[in-house]
Amino acid sequence: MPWGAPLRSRSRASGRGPWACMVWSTAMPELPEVETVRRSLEPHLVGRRVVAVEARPVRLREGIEPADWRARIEGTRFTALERRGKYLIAHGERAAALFHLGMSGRLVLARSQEPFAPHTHLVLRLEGGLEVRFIDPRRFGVAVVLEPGALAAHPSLARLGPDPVRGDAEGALTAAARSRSPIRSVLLDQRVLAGLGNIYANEALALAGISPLRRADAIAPRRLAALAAAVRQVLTAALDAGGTTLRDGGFVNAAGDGGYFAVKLAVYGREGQPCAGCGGAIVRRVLAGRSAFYCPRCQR
DNA sequence: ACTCGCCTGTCG
DNA sequence: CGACAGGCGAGT
Repeated sequence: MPWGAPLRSRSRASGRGPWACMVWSTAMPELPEVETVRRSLEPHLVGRRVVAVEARPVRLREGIEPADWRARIEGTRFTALERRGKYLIAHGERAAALFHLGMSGRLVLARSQEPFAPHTHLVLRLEGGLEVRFIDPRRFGVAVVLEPGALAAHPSLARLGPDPVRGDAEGALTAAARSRSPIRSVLLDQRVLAGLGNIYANEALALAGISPLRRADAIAPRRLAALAAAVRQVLTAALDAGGTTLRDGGFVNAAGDGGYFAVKLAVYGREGQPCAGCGGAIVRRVLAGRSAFYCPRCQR
């Protein structure tokens, strides 16, 4: 298959809409969204053998080598689906599949007769008629197959900090708070805590009443503890809601019966809107190339 | 500790 | 059309 050739559905794609029997997708996958995907896929993936692989040799952040996927994933049985930060690892008997959804990635469970969404780069057909599809329009994602022993040495995984929900968020933040960087940069550093993106970093700072611009080393230990608690709180709330939805349908299933609710965001994307605390306008400022949203009155 | 590059879809 | 969205690695 030539570079860039799209994967063709057995029946032609119908564009947008509820083309898959079960779809889990999100606009900006951070920890809660990735964990929701993990929980959704796990019962269908674990214990099942891959009977066929279709892979498109597309350039991702870490790309798809079709021959690799076929040689090492075809025929293997998945034994576990694990999340580390924003990464998903499908452990197999002989190989492991490592995924990162980047900005626009989705892992979708579909029946094999259903048409492919645009930008479908990888299809793992499972025993029982379902298949896992990796879709990533902007190709910031990762879909790579590794030897099980190579997981520990994978640079992106090896550097990940603790899980902010299950691990010691306060300890990690305290250790990282010697930095002179703005605190939001510390929160986004996956070596400090694994799983926060720009949305939840901003939301946690709003909840803790700390400005995203504040230097990390200028935050009192007590407020750092409050920030750690806020991080856990926003992530847990998002997990309970099934992840954040921004523009598109977010988490949708074909029946359209939802079951998921968009997380209410206090500051992210709300420039100019009134702060729930003081009524003042929420401000957007570009910090290290990314938007920071905050209330200048409530967040110091 | 910053900027850039990678990508495409959406919006003004 | 340009601006923007941003995770993350590389470069400076």
